[in-house]
Amino acid sequence: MAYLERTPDADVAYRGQSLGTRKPAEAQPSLCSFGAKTAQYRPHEVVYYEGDPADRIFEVARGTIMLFKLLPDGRRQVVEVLRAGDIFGLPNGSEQDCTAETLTDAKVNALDMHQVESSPAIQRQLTRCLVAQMQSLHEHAVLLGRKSATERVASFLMHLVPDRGTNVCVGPVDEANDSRQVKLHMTRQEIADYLGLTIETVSRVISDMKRRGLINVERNDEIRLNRVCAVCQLTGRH
Amino acid sequence: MAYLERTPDADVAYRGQSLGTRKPAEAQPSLCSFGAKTAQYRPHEVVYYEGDPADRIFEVARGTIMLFKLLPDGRRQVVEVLRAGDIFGLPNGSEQDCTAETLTDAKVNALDMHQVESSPAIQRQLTRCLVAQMQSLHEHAVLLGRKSATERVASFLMHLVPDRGTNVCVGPVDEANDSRQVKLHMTRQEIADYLGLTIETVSRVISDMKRRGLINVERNDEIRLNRVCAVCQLTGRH
DNA sequence: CGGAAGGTTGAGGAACCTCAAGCATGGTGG
DNA sequence: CCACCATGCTTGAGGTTCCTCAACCTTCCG
Repeated sequence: MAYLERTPDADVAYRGQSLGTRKPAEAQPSLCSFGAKTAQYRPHEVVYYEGDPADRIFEVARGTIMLFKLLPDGRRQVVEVLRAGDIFGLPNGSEQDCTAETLTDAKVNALDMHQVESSPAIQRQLTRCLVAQMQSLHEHAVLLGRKSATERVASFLMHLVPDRGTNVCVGPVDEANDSRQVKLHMTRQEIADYLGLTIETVSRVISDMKRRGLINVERNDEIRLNRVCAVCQLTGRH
Repeated sequence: MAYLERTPDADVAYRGQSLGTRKPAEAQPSLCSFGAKTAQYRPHEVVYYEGDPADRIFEVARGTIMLFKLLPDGRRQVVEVLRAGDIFGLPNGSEQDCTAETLTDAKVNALDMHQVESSPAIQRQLTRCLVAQMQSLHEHAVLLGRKSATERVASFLMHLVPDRGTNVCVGPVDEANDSRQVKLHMTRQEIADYLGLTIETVSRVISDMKRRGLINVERNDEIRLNRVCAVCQLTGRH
């Protein structure tokens, strides 16, 4: 389990690789400045389980964290993938509705709920975060409900490209070299559970994109998009 | 378009038929008490379109409203179905990410965003609503990503039964008569777009449940669950 | 070198979609 | 009052996509 420490610092400030439609946050105040406790985690550690008491809110200070839900027969759905600046573990007064697990090394700030309620500044920041994450969930619902396997994987990859995962297609930044490498931070199984597919389907789609020259698989969790714009064309938003 | 009026009243107070995992709200203050403007709508009127400027928040005072997103080729995903007490139209500073359309006659309270920011009381209520709706979205992601057609329709029906749509199965309220009628307020097409299916699949699943004696279709948008518990068994949560 | 973990590939099948036709209900006008 | 139409729903046949199961490959590490 992770250890707790009290620190005033924050790696949060800039959210460069935003997963979802969110804009990079402009120098938000971290929860740390409000007296949050900080905890460090290794990859694939559980921050809390579904059903645990929900009395604090958490903020990702560094690293990547996923929230998932399980069905009794073992089917899993990863419902959110969170990065620095994102909020999670929201109390509805009772229990956590998801399990939170780290994907990478991570640093997490935790704050008591009554502290949140008493500070309008935290409240405002919290609202901003929630609204942004809500929009990500909306877009993910479209992906899960209406997109093909190829479109899902393409959308997933595009969300890993800073400023290119949004609805608006900005076109290639540099006409000559529209290539870009991204780090997945997730296994094929985790990606499959995030995209509502099986591990085999994810693997097949990636192999297919590789065969078509759209991407190169540098390492298992590192992919080069040879022409970002071409991948963007496959997301279903065109 | 709907007409605007200024009223101090609220039908909001009690959220009996909660769609999603939310608990019925205990006598929440309505936005009306904070000077919100109220608008009335007929069924299938658009409150705002995706892309409209987002500078106010809305609260469902009465009726049912859906939020949906469209892909360029016309595929549609209904991402939320909202009932009295729910909040929508959340500004991330720029544009609406969904289209909001009424399913029934509806009354909507609208409040300027800067009013919200200046009132801690509204902020707290807003947070509560957002957290509850977020959990609904999480559960819906599981439905869209991991459930079969039958499980989706069964889950949808169960959410229309007050206090039986949650994760916890409370069992039959009355052993002898575990029957219950629900009003859908949605066409087959809207249900299909909500559940990530086609209209034909929704129709087939309903016909199948009818054939198995689980439900009776009293009218197109009114269904009797003959044994609520039996339908609950089909949701995938058992 | 051997094992473990993660990933890929293939064959076959199930679930859901597509396309097309037909049915039920409600409203309108002759 | 009934023919007519529009809308929404149902049903069937056939096809596609994705899943399941199984085998095999790759990388890493002791």
